[in-house]
Amino acid sequence: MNIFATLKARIDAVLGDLMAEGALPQGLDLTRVAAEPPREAAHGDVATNAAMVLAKPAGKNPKELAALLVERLKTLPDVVDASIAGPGFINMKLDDKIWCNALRDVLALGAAYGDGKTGQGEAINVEYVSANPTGPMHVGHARGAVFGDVLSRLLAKTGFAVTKEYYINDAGGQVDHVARALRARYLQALGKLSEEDVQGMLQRKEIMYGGDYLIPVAEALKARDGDKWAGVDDENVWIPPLRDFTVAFMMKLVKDDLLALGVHHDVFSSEKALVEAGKVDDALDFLEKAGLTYTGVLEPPKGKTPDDWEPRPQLLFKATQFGDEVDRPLKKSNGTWTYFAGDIAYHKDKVDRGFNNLVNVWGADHGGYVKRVQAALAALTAGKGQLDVKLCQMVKVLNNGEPVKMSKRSGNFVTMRDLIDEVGKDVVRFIMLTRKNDAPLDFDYARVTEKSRENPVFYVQYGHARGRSVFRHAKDMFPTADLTDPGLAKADFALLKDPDEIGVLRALANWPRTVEGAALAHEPHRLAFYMYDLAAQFHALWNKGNDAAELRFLQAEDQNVSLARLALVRGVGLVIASGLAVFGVEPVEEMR
RNA sequence: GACCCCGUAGCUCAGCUGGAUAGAGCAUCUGCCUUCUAAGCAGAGGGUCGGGGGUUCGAGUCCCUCCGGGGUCGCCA
Repeated sequence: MNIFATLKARIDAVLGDLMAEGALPQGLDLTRVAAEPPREAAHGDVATNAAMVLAKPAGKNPKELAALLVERLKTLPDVVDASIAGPGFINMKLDDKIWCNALRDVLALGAAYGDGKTGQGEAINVEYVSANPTGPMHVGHARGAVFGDVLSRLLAKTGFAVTKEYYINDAGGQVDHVARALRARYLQALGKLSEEDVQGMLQRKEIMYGGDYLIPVAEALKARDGDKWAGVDDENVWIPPLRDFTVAFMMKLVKDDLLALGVHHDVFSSEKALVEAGKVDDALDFLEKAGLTYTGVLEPPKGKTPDDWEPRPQLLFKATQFGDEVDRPLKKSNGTWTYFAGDIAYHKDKVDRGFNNLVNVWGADHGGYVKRVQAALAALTAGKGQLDVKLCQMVKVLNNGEPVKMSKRSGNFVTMRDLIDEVGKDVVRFIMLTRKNDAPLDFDYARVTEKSRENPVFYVQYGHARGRSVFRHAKDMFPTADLTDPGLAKADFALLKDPDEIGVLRALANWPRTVEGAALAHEPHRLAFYMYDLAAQFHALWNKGNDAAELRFLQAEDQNVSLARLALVRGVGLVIASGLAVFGVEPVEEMR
């Protein structure tokens, strides 16, 4: 199905023959042999580096080896010519019908075109968002949410058994802080504090959260419990119930936001539940038995030494044995577990549930945390567990180049809701993937809704809509023709002769490779660039028809050519639609 | 001070895990545009891939080093 993969297999077979015949030494490692599209179309359809890669181990010079190979490659099915170029590349020209086969696949498989089996059903766990249940989600969360969600769909498309997971940090100090802020809003709801009082507490840092979003939570608490907590002064008494109340409320908020973005998780794991089930103790026992914990004193942090720093003995994990810079604390000075201890337990839990392949999507501000978690995972699985941490850089929200002001609801950030309300879910999802996760992203309301080539969402959607439009016209022009996908598959594709038509076919043939590469590299943004390029090629073909009427898709006098071209148009539409499906974006039928 | 990310055309960014003459869009310049779908099209100029070393048939890509920008740095999550 994937031309490059089948060709690679055939080249390997040829090399195998040569080894068997004694023309090449036995047991050569063929993993580095590649069959890929040449960068320059003029070089042919497929290039292989076999001669250069194998020259040294085979004890021959590249040109000599290439000369040996090229004669064999010429005889491969679908190869019409092969030649040696540059330092030893072998370029192959394929029968144009091979590209037509790609189109046939597209029409037969629809959205499933590009699905792969590389994952072989391996279980993989993708953890993303995992926002603290302390308030509404902001733009940064939106990026991580879309990234994780789309990476998951991509991995599933490539044959992995994906579990999408959210880790709820409902056990640490942050949720206590929210509980305190909620109490202030609650007292305000009861008329015992004024807005000024609350703002004053915020300024004096007595409470840490000041957004308006806590007001309805406080109202709800009042509606349920009346003034039950007004006279209770002991924090130990009122914090737990208020905390649980807020966390439940906030998780509802979070889930609503995620739903609005079209993001879905299979599993929500609770830190608090892990602690209460004793899993933190279990995990730490495990490390202790392995001799990987000890009580020690850390060096003071370099750079900006805190004023109140003093050396204290703490329970530490020997992270340095697994590539981290320093050993990491498991217990705070007051004897309670650190966040890291909980996270170790959480990752052990994932491993115990059968995942050896893990992906975590975090904000870039957590970069300093990567090594220690990878170290912990290595310790827990004796090196068998793989954890890839994808750090998403900042999103800057702009309107016409001007920074967008923060919403009052949140307090101090642009919320995910603001984004969705402003430009819609589909635009948010697509734009978040137009940069690799490593790179900062500018999200400009004006730019992303503009109808121009500069705006990738528009340009790709426009390509899809144009294709649909051609079909609306085709129905009128050829009322009796069978324009279904199976019907179009019967068209005579040999009538697609224009180099740009062949170019589009080639691009369609490249889709499965692109999907697989993006999935294995954990880089969904590659699909955005592919879709943009495919749309650009399609638009260019369309525009050629403006100048040369005989190149228009629909030729009233020639139904056979029209049907072949309609098949091509349909193929482009299907591949764009299947790319958008991975992105969770609805293809547009018609531009308005 | 350490660690992580980034540095590619005037600007914003790709570059398919080491391949051939480094690519798009915007901006600039030159033509075209009463159209099956319109929000444009075709072409041109523009590069020491931050600097310097190294690895090899071959480096924007890998290693070392320096420069510049961002992030993080015990008892936050």
